[in-house]
Order: sequence, then C-alpha cells, then structure tokens
Amino acid sequence: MIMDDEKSEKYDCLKLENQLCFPLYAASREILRKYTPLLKELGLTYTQYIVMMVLWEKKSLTVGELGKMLYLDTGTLSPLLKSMEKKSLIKRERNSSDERIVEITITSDGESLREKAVSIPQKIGSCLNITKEQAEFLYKILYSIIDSGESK
Amino acid sequence: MIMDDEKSEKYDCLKLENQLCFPLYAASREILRKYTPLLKELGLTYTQYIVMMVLWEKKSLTVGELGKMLYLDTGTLSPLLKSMEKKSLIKRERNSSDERIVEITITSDGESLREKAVSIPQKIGSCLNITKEQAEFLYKILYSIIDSGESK
DNA sequence: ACAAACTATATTGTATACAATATTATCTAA
DNA sequence: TTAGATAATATTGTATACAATATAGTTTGT
Repeated sequence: MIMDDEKSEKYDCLKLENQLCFPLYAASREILRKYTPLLKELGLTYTQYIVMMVLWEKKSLTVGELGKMLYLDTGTLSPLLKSMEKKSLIKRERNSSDERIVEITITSDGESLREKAVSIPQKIGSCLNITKEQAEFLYKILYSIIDSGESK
Repeated sequence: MIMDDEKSEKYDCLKLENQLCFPLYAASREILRKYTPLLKELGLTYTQYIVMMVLWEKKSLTVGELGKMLYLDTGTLSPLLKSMEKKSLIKRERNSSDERIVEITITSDGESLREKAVSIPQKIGSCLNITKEQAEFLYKILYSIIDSGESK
C-alpha cells in the first residue's frame, strides 16, 4: 500500500482552509463585534437586542415562543429575561390559566428604545460590503442550514 | 405630517425576518450543536477542535499566530490552551530568546486524535444539505465578512 | 544606559450558550 | 381519580467570547 504519497490528501478535509463551518463561526463573531459598540449606546447586548426585536413587533409572547423564534433554549433565555426585567425592558408574568407558562411583555422603557435602535441595521449593513444579490443568496442558504436542525 | 401610515415601514429594518446577521448567528450555533456530539467522542469542544486543526498541520506556533488564524484573542485562548495542556494535547513553552512569546506544540496524544477526527468533516457536510456551488459561494461571502473586520 | 513606548500573553469581569437535571403544573389513561 | 406521562420554565455546571486591564519582557530614542 502506497501511503505516504496519499497522506497529505487524507487529512485535507481537516485543514482550516477547507472548512465551511469555521468561516461561518468566525463571521458570526465578527458581526457580533461590530454590533457591540452600537448596542452599548442602548445598553443592550446582541442577545438582548434580538429579544427586543421580537418584542417591538409582537409586544407580548411566552418564553417558549421566544425560544422557538430565536433558536435559544431556556438555559439561555431564563437568566437573560430575568436581567432584562431588572433593567425594566420587559415584564415577566405567569399565565393565570396555566401557571407553567411565563408571558413576556415589553414595557414602555423597552418600547422607547426602538427609536434609538432604528439606525443600527443600516450602520451594520453598510460595513458588510456585500451586494443585494449576495445578501439574498446568503439569507437562503443560512436558513436552510438553520432548518436542517429543526426536527430536534 | 402623515405618520401612522408610514409607521409599519419605518421599523421594518428592525424585524427579525429582515436581518441577515441573525440567521448568520443562528446558523453558526446550529452547526456548533451538530459538532458537539461528534467531538465529544474525541473529548474536544469545537474551539479546541479548531486549535487542533491548526496544530495537526503546523505542529507548532505561537499563541499570537494561533489567535490570528482563528480570530480569537488571548482572553479566549489563554485559558483554552491551559486546559488543553492539562489534557496533554499540547505543550506550552516560553520562547527562550523572547520570553514574552509562548510556543504551542502538539503532543503525540494530540497527533493521535487526528485519525479519529478525520471522519468528522464528512459527517457534518452530509447533514448540511447544500450543493458544491452554494458552498463555494458561501465560503467567499463569509470570508469577505470576516475580512471586513481585519483592520483592527 | 535607561525611561518611555511597545509587544505578547494573562487575568478579570460580564454575558452568553447549551447539555443535563430539577421543579412545578397540567394532562391522560386505566 | 390518580399515578404516571408530558409540558414549560428554571437551575446547574461547563466552556467559551471579548472588552478592559494587568503584567512582564523587549525595543528605542536620546
């Protein structure tokens, strides 16, 4: 068996440059770093920001519904929502007809952040440097990756 | 001023469904979740895995070089490398001619993990469900996003 | 030579993520 | 109708990320 000549090929799949997951992971963190200083002006982290995004639209939903929309589990959401309540951005209330359920509702403080946040997407978009077509293509592929884990 | 009619449009940019960053963030985490059980068999986390990937190829480099390749800072790398040394995957040694520099070198234990890891990329790839063309396109866009933060 | 600037890495503090487990409430089948 | 199954959320434990700061070693200008 000729092995040594093949050796460099055998491990090619383990090279960083041949990975697709690594740039996905690195790009995601790069974007988080871009958001951080902008969100800091609003007193938000990125995770808190996406929770607010949902609440600016829906005003009120359950922890479970939030988790489904953001692909986050209660291990992340529970402490996050607790800290957001402490900052008066949201209210947490047990549903009276089913005490297992916790309803999350935006407060007026939370609402008022929306106005300040509205300039952020454009600021982020402008430093991404990709075309509209690329963005649409990227959008589709990313959701197909996300949905590949939907069965759960 | 007619405001109410425009209101729904004004905040469209803050809708989750109009975000590109959110699916990037969610897809990245989805892939990490796919890796976790596979890497657990090797006793690695994803971050440890990408460090090993570099070391399987280069055998030895400095903390700074690793950080540049993986886009991670010393706040992440220092404790990570310390724990990997404890697991005998790597060695950490101060460079004798410049004591500021720490050289990271793979051990034979670390080398031997390569054989077990070689099946992982294919397993991940097969559950991603994207075509070769899509993968190449994705690869390019992701690196253009990553590089947009390169100045630093 | 030597203080100031610079470099490389480490530490601290804060905030996620998520698997695994626990807790509490509701439902359901015999 | 009531014990076991389910469901919704919370907690625990471990492992990142990263900004900000600290530390220690090296270089540089004068």
